[in-house]
Amino acid sequence: MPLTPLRRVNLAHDISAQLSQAIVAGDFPAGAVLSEPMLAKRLGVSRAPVREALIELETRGMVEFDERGRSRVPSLTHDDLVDILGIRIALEPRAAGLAARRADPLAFIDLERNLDAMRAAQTPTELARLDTAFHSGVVRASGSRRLHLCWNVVEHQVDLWLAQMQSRVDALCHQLRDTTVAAHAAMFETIRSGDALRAENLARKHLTDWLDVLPGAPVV
Amino acid sequence: MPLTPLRRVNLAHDISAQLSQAIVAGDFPAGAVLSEPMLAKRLGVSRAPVREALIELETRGMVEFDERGRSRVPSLTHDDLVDILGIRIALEPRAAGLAARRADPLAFIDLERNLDAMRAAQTPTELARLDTAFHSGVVRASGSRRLHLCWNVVEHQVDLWLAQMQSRVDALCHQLRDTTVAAHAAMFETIRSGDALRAENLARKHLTDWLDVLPGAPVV
DNA sequence: CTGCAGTCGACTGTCGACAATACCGCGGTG
DNA sequence: CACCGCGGTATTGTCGACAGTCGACTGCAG
Repeated sequence: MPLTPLRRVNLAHDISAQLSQAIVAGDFPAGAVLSEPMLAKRLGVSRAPVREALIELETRGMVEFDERGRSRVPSLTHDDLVDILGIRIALEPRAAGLAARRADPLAFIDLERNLDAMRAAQTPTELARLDTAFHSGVVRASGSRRLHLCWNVVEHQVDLWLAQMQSRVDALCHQLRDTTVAAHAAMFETIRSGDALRAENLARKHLTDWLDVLPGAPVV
Repeated sequence: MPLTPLRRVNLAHDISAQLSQAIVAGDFPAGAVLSEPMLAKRLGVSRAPVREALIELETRGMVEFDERGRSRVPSLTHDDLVDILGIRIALEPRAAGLAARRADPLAFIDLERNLDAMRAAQTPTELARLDTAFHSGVVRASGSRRLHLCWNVVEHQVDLWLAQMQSRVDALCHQLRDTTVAAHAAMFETIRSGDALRAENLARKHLTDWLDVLPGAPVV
């Protein structure tokens, strides 16, 4: 056991994670104002760490500051979703390719475990969570710290979108469950085999497929 | 005059910008510890806004927090540079393509002005700044808020790298000045013409060219 | 009833203070 | 001479408080 010795506590970090979860859980719907005193009171802390958490979430695009400094949950439109997918299509193939080249066995464990969990998952929420987690795992497996910084932005946006479009996403997830699992499994195998080019293409295809499935307008 | 009245002040924002400039200017070399009391004292403010600025810079990868919470200027290696370029190659073609599709005249003004400034620029520092600014302008012209969030990460990393490799970059910039201006001009014209595919390819090529020029190891 | 001034409350931005903690150097001891 | 314990110092994380500002509500005049 590596005895990972005890990160000094940082409330802001915990708050950021918790707030992010709360938003995704629908606790704060799109457009909701996140006032610092309110959050501080609910969380039983002072305003300082709350402020810091909000700033962090803002750089991830999960809250927005208006001109007066109040933070709100942004409301996403269909265009926003297309925007997000466009960025994913730019970033994730790169991540998959890097992951294939790097071939870190430790990351493989995570990904494989995720696949198993996904095959066993029941609820759409669980499926959506695992889907994001898989893509997150691929980015982590790429070993690029900066790619991960960018991914943080995207991941939070995806979470936000999932939260705001829940009903539609639920239906889609259910419907696409097997397809998604198959696509992920293929990506995983390809990454493990070290075929970077194919991994890139699979990742790209997996994402562009979503464009077709999505309700609404033409994309890109 | 539209009478754009008056953003409520936010010291943290100013500090973030100023600190970022100071790091780029070499005021805080790689590995330097940025202690909050020291910064607060120098800036004549309290620690609170300094903390907030540091958090913002951390999410942009311009400072790192160690396990004890101290923030330092990260030191970049050749691998880091390759990593950054890889992300740029993923993101910027997308940005150029979007910019071509969107064709926002306002952004064109910025880009054209930048080109003129670059043709007139003298010092390598000026050239480097304008180069980053041009790419920044392309991302802004894409109109994608999230692409811009990701780009913020990259931009700060590029600035950091420029600061840390100054001597080599100076030589390169001088040497590549005409090539760069030509490449930018071509990109600009293509974006303005609305040819998205060609704009993407030009952006990709402009960046991959750097890979060949860079001193050191093979890339990708 | 409508419009306006004044007031109240809430919120943000900033500050100084305090506890906790880790580092550094010093002196004592085997 | 080497090693260990110890205090001083510096720094972080967190808190409560205050000023400035904005929006909403109320009450009054027309």
